[in-house]
Amino acid sequence: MPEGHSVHRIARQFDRNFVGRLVGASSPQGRFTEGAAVLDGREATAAKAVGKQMFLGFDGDLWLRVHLGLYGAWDFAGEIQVDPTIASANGRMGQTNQRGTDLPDETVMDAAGENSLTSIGAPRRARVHVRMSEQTTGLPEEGEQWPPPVVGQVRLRLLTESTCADLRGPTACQLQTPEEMLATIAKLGPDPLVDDPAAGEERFVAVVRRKPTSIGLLLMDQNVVSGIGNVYRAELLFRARLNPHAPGREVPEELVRELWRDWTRLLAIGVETGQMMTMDDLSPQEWRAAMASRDDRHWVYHRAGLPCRVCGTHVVVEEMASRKLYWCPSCQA
DNA sequence: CATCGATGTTGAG
DNA sequence: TCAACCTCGATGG
Repeated sequence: MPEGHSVHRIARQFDRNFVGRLVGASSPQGRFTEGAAVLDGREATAAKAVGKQMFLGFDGDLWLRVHLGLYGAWDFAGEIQVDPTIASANGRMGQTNQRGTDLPDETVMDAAGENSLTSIGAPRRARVHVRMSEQTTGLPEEGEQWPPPVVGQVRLRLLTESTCADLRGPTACQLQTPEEMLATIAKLGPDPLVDDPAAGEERFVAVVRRKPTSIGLLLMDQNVVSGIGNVYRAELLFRARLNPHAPGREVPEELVRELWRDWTRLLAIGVETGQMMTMDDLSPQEWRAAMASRDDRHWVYHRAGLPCRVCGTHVVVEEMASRKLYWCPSCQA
């Protein structure tokens, strides 16, 4: 589920559980054997997220660049300590989901196997998995294997004494020099969690306001703004009541600024909760009701043919640059 | 059990 | 503009 919020959460997990430790690296799948050999035995020194890209630093001025693409994923196992802000968010959100519904992208449980992260204090022994289908594996308890057995195609396994991270199906998994890493970042549009928000807003506004390209395409362009994907795009446009086909340079400046500020808002919520909460103005009761139905968690995303939650008009779906674009032709006229 | 589709990007043509 | 990349849950027979 990799839009920007997921990548920032993953970087936090690495920061907390790998940075400052010696890391063993391997490529069980065999498609990153050379790179893993270079990393093997080094100390992790930093974890950064910019948009949908994550950079993991190692001693010797070496960076691992990972882009999860459409279906990549990190699976964490072992004694994973959870970022307090994430833990508190999960505790507040609860774990009431069933199979097939959205979960926060990390499922967190304590050593007793219970969801008890309502406390915001000292980090506790916990386990983390990106996929809920693997909730049955867990801490290296007596009789359990360590390191965990490799399941399926694992491009890269990073292992400390007590933590394990498996990378599957990434679009990019590459070693970089510091210069290469900076060059990669330099090509990306602003990320509200990386760049100074005001400066990021100015960069975003300046670019959008001179492009003839549709705002629907600009929001998805990682060189214009970092981290927005197909879900956030549709939802941001709806929240702004903006026609996706409007050329960037014809969108009123104040509306462009509002788009950036709203992205800043949604990204922060997404990082905090692990969910793409785009109807954050709903009351708790409304939110629970919305969450109960798979197609009611967003304003328009994945709601083709269903009535708009605001005006009742049928939400339409169309192809834009070979991605599905959902919008309300009435609210976003 | 086979097929499809997905919160994405790259590069060939 | 579109296939390829490469993974897996959802869907249908």
